[in-house]
Amino acid sequence: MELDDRKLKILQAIIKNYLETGEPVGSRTISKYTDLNLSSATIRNEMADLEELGYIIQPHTSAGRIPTDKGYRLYVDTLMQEKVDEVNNMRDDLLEKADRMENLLQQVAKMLAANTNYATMVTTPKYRSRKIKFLQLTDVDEYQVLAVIVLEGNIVKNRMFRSDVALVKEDVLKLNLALNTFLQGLDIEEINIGLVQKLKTQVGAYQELVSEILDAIATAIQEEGDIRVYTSGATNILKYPELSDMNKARDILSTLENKEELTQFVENGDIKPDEKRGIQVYIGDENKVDSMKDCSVVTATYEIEEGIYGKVGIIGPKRMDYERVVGTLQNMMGQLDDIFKNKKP
Amino acid sequence: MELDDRKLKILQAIIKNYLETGEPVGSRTISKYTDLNLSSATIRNEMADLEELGYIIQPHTSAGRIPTDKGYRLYVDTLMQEKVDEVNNMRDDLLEKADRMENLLQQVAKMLAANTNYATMVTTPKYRSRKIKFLQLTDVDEYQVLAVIVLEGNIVKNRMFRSDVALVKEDVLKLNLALNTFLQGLDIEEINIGLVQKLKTQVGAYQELVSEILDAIATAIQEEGDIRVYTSGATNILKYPELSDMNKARDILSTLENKEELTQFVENGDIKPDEKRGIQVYIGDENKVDSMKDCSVVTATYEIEEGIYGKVGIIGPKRMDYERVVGTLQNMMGQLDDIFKNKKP
DNA sequence: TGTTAGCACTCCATAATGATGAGTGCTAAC
DNA sequence: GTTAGCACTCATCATTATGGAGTGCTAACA
Repeated sequence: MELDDRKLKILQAIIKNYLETGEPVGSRTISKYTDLNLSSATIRNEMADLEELGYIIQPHTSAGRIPTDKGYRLYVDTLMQEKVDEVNNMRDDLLEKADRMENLLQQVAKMLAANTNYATMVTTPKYRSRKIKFLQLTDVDEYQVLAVIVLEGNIVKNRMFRSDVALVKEDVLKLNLALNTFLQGLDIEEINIGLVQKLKTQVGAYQELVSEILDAIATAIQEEGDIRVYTSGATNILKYPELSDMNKARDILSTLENKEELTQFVENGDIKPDEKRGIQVYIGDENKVDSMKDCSVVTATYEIEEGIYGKVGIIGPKRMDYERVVGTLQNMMGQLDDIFKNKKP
Repeated sequence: MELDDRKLKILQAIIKNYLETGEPVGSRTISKYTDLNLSSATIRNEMADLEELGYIIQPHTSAGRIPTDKGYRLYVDTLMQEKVDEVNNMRDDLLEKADRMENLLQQVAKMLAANTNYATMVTTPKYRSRKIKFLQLTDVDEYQVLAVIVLEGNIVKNRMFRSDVALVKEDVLKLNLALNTFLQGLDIEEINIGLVQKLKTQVGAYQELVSEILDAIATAIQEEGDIRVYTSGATNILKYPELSDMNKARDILSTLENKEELTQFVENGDIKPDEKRGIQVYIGDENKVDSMKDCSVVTATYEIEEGIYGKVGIIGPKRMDYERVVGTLQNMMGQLDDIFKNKKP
């Protein structure tokens, strides 16, 4: 049996209707609301075929049909027409509140959640290597010193340290110089014990302080390598009855709260930010995260600079409005491109 | 009618039982599980009295009784015996992960949620005034400059700026000096237009940059004045059937997600961190936040240094295990005291 | 006077029953 | 190939019965 044009049209109609209502859709509905001019009986025959082909399924005998994962897949791959997103200038709103990367991303999550009525996630970009650009020690008072660590890509970290011995201004300057000569341009792996020893011989009374600082640098770099995830609109999940079942809801919400599992969507090797801005759709069982098996997740990839990517994700029921979501995401990716190209924040 | 000793004992028994089961409790249960040696009939008479006094209520005729808000209130005020918290050394776990304030507080929220099975919130401390201790400009490359702003209390903020004109190293140093002489020790209100103009006359070509920096300082101080709220264990709410009703759950969870309303618990004037470490209990309608009218919230106050407070809160059903929660909170406040006194992080 | 046993009564929860209606598959006719 | 018609299935909803938990009241008892 083949998927002829008519079958496709019927399938499309079924899915579209189901996306709207969430109820199984029957033959009479299709017969009335399409321009095919076919009786419900004919539609029934076609629907039987579509069921045999695995695109739709009956939740029980004598109920209408609902799409299977395979049906949804066909739909997002070939059948749907993307909607152009009407919310087109989010950019200004975005910039207004977002003075820093962290806030920007949180804001992106929030706006997407508000616009789509689904749950959203945004990951921080994943860097490949983190080298030390420079660091700077400043004495804050007699016993405290502030270390500002600047990593390649202008990531800035700061730590406050307390010294057991009183600090001498000139010594801090010297220490600063020594640390910079030794560490500038180094990656974390390159800071080995030999180097540390060598450095320590040069710093006299401040050995303790130096180890603390080195530790801090290590964790700072480490920390920046970690991907953080911001979420928003988690409670939107409860708007969809098929997910509001106590157990499902709890699972999904706690995944969103704990975030660790969400990074799985980033780790997916197949980033291709070229075509369609790297938008990918994971339907039901296609999700690797267990709690999401009843959801669909749409992810998009944003690029901060050459080779440095982060992901944006929308999490909703399988019957989510794919067209709108994809449109909104494409739009948002455009806005982000603008922002990062102009490097305003 | 008076609340005699026997009535108190019965009330206590009713509440205790209800805290455990969440089911209305009947006269026979009390008759069996207390050492009062009274028949169910006698208990019934007493219960009728207690109902008349407003401490308990019947959800419907011929059901057992459940405590009213007034009943709970009496219970937490006089009847309960605090449990000593068995989880007594959280301190080490806490320090391990918490290299910075932000992480520490997040971690506190997490641990409390794990220990209590309720939702938790932790607010950042509220400072009264924020003065500039010093700031430091560093040229990162030809067009970019990093400003590190250190506020009183060693709050460190950093911003990156881009200049339109190429930067000269000596100019940056001069700028640094000028900014510091003008701004050191100033509060945000003290940075007025007159001062800004005066400053601008001194900086030659960098007027643009200076306004940007001043803006950044203003928002940085502002930002630090804002109270942020960390939450954890929001999904624990769904473990309690009386809160799992779709609408209630959505309301509570979105309050937890959006956080704004939660700061109301901080704004409460009556902070008295002395007795009992400032633990306060808000039962049902005593909560100002609408979505929490079916919950109880227990808050505690931690003190970072003289006069600088933050709050920790536990949010659960009205039948929460008050004894345990209060115990756990007291313990946690102790741990935090330790940490802040020793100023490790 | 306080306590208790006994009994009628109330009301929730649960299961069983039946009616309704949406939707199907199949067959026969167009 | 398409359609009308019909018997059939099954979820949903309202209705009804049944059991049990718990009460309030009364009368008897210590």
